[in-house]
Amino acid sequence: MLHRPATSQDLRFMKEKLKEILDTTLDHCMAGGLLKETAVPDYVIEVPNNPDHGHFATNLPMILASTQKTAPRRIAEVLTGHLQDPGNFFEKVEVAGPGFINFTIDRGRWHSALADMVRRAENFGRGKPRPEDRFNVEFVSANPTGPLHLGHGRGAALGDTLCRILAFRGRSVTREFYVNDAGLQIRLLGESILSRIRQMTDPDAPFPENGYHGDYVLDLAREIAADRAIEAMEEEDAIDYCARQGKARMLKEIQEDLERFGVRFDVWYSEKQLLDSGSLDRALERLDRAGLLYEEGGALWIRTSRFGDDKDRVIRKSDGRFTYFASDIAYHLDKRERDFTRSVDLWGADHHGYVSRLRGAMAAFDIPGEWFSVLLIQLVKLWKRGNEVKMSKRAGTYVTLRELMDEVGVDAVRFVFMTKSHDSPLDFDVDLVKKKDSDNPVYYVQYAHARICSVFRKAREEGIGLPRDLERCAARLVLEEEMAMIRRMTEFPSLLEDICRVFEPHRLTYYLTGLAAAFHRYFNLGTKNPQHRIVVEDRELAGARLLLAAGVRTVLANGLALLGVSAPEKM
RNA sequence: GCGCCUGUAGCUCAGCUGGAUAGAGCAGCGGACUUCUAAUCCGCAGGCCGCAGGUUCGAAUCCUGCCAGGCGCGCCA
Repeated sequence: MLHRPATSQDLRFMKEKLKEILDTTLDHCMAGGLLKETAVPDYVIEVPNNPDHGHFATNLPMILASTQKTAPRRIAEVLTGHLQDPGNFFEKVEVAGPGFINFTIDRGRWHSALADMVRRAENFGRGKPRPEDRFNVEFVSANPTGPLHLGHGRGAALGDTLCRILAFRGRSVTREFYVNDAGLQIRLLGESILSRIRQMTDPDAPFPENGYHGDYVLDLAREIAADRAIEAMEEEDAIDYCARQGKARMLKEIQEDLERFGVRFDVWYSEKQLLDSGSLDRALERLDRAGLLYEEGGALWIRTSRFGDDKDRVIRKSDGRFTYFASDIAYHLDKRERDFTRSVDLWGADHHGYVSRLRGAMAAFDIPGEWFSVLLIQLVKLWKRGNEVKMSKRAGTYVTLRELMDEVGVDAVRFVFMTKSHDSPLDFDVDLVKKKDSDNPVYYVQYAHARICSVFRKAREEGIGLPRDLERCAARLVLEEEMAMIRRMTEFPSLLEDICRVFEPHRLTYYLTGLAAAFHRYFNLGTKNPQHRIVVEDRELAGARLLLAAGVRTVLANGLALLGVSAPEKM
């Protein structure tokens, strides 16, 4: 019977195994008087950049040097001379450089790692369920007063991919969109629409100051006027009606766009409902009881400066209206009460001034700082025909997400948004991304996937497929290029786990590009030397290489799925 | 003035908890398709990692100070 390991044979497994051996060896050496009895410090096991340095390297001897009062290389020699490795985990162990130990793992371990990931298929990389980790991720949250633009697209791509990865790694995830449907902006939208309706019959009808100028307002005006005789209504009723209609229609459009973009929210959280539910009142009551509110100049203030904010903030203006900050406090308190263990907000970088005040408010409720994270997304700069296009609703140089999806396609847009760290400004060159040629980075990864599918079609024609005993079959893989690819693939699960920790989903894009590059290189070996082709005459070897290709295809497909990008079988 | 972010190849950017010769794409130059998809690959060229100190066996990475750019500092939303 084939032993089926309970844990995935991935990079983490290898590192843990290595750490176990090192710790045991260290104990052994100390007990035997070969090394002084000292505390075991934190040391690093890493994958070296240079392949000459083996599969793993540790700095343990250098870390030990000061307490042992011995030269690192000497310590390294003691450790390597007494390695506790009954299972023959290693193929080669070397002392190198200033005192590193480089480990080369037995090839068979990597072979079974490959077999393991192919068996896991679409579940390779998936984490154990951890329902105790409940994430609320709030993103996009665009005002329903206009269509989604490029910047929203970046937030949507980033937030959704982060959620996909968190969920894949076992966390419970709630995707949330906060709908600002209570403020003055909605009323202003209503006034803008009403004005446009009036202008249909009276071109001189006034347009509100700071109103919404976009063409979409005209469209809304036409639609709304077609349904109902707005002109016959009282002024206030008309504004109110236009506002409600406009908001509902815009929200519907936003939802459709996001759906098409591959983003589906679990909760559409209405600010209006939040206020109607009395959440704000309850929050204020709690703050008041804690002595954190005071009145000054007719306004109500909160003492956020006690909690690291620069100054206290107004929560209710002297005209009696609450500030946005007030509902933000109530909203985040509500998230906390809904019992999420982590809250992650994605905001545009232009809102970063609000982080410290909201953090201050959260602290006032004794909410630990780690509970609440804000990812600031830097702005998207738009380039067209070599010139920067300043985005402005007024000037009409406003590229919507919908236009972009029409022109470029969802795959390319999502991929490009994921090519930069969220805190790096993104230059989005429409002409470049529109190009359906090799300049477009998304095709590089997709092409690798399609190419592998093509190889499998070819193999099937030759009557070759994956053999039953994957482990034995894998043993035929010996080329350095093949082994390097397997090692790289085992990094996939821990990469995803790192992304969950630091919220940097762009790393996945780079990883996939690197893996695709390794495969393209490998594939091209076969154009020079037929011996190195995947579908070779030696059917056993062909089977082994198909297994490798299957592994690559699995990782690419799983990775692309997490990016919300399709993995085509033909291109 | 204060705060946050950024400064790495001509351009756009990666660089994981500090590690052993700093990477990719694009642009430039030169090569590889009668055989598994050339939307690919190979080679060449290109870098005081903004500057100066500090911590460390070891710094693009951590700390401090400066310089440059972006953004934010309302009883706006």
